[in-house]
Amino acid sequence: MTNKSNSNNLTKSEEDYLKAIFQLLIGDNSRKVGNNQLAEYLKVSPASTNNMIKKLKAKQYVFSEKYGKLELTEEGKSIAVRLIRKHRLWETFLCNYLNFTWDEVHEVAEQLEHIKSNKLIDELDSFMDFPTKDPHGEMIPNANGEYSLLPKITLSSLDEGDVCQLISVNDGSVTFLKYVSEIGLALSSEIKVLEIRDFDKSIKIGFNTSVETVTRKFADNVFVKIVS
Amino acid sequence: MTNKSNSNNLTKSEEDYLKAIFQLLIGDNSRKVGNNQLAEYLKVSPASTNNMIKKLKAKQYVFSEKYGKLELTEEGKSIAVRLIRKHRLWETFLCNYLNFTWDEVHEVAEQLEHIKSNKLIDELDSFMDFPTKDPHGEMIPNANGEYSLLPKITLSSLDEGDVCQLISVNDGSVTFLKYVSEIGLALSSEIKVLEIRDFDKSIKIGFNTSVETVTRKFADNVFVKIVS
DNA sequence: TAAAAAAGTTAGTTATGACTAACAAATCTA
DNA sequence: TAGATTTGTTAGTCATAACTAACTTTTTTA
Repeated sequence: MTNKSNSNNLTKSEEDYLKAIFQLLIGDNSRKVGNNQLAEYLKVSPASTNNMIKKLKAKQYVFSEKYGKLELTEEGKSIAVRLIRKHRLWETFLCNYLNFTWDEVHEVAEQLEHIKSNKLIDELDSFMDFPTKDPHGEMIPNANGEYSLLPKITLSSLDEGDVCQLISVNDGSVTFLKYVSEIGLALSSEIKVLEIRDFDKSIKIGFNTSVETVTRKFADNVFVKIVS
Repeated sequence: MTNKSNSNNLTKSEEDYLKAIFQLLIGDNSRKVGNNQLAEYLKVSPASTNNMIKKLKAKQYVFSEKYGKLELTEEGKSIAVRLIRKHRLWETFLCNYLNFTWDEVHEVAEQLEHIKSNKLIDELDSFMDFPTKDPHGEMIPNANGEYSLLPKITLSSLDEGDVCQLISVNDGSVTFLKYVSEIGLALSSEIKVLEIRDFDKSIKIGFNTSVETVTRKFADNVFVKIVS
């Protein structure tokens, strides 16, 4: 392995940008990931992202043509994956050992993922016996940065009558996560699509002993595996 | 309790300065704690500390007269104590659960102490069953910021023939901590002062089955309780 | 007690990473 | 395809927190 000794001399901001670009790239492989999209995702101005992109290009973590789509170099990807690994391991620790609920972990993990210590994260991984999924059902990359991406099927893409199992949820919004818990959905829940209403695309679903109607927006943030 | 809702809108730097002032104040109650001393402790220029002191005065965490000694307000002290609590709880976690040695924990804890989440630190405290001493033997303030300071007696202040027990060590230097472990000293070790050499003030000590000669500087960083 | 040394302060500079305003290029759409 | 809209870029500003250099006040000591 010609693995560069992970310099890791990045600022918190540089790390945040690399992770954001990575998330946007895996989230939407088809469309171009551009400067304004990144700015909106990070809730900063396009001028700020443009500036940072320049810096990350100079450091060879990012490349793109002028006015073109953003891409990560191997080193850039590697840094992003390590951040995601740290984020998800911390989330797992908070949920499984420190009584956090799945809607509480994100904000704290955003801070913890920037702690610089390889030993810390690898020992934490070992302490928890090498978990492979975080509390939201997302995969956790291993110490070598390897990970497997299941294709993401949203609940909203199913047809009436389909039966599926809840695999993971988008962890971006606290109120969404609270809502998911409140109605009684959890990882592995078996969900049947009872009806899709043409009028507003809302979806009536059945699970356990409950029946709920959820919006299209809700269903876009729930990822499932089709059972039948 | 008219406890101000702990705003906690401090930057990492502001927190570092408050903690440093607190450490200098409890470390040396007698002498004045001044601007240059703080600068040296934090390894920044006196101009930098002077600047930051101004900001902390404006925020009412610090007070001092021009050219006078630095002091902390109650709120300033409270912030410093909470930082020390976080630092020491993390150190304890790293040592007791993640296989860190006592010379490895400081650097990582310096980062972890700035994570902002009351729930995180209180749950961590509870998870470890409310430890009262960190791996170096230092007290850990409780969730209300209460703590007890034992008078710090250094090994170097003892006389020939005295017997003492190792209570805590200064955690500032990695090489010092490694050295302490290497010669076989640990918390609670019973140490007998066998001889103090006039020439260079070096001290011959006996503990367990070992006899070692240590320098005055070494003995200044070892804190003990006198047994006889 | 007067000169030297130490300690503290001020002014001005730098880098990071935000911002707004103005402008340029690319893409959509009528 | 031309104009409108969206997207991307540039220039210039601000706050934070570091710095050096120069200067002032206080303390030490000869």
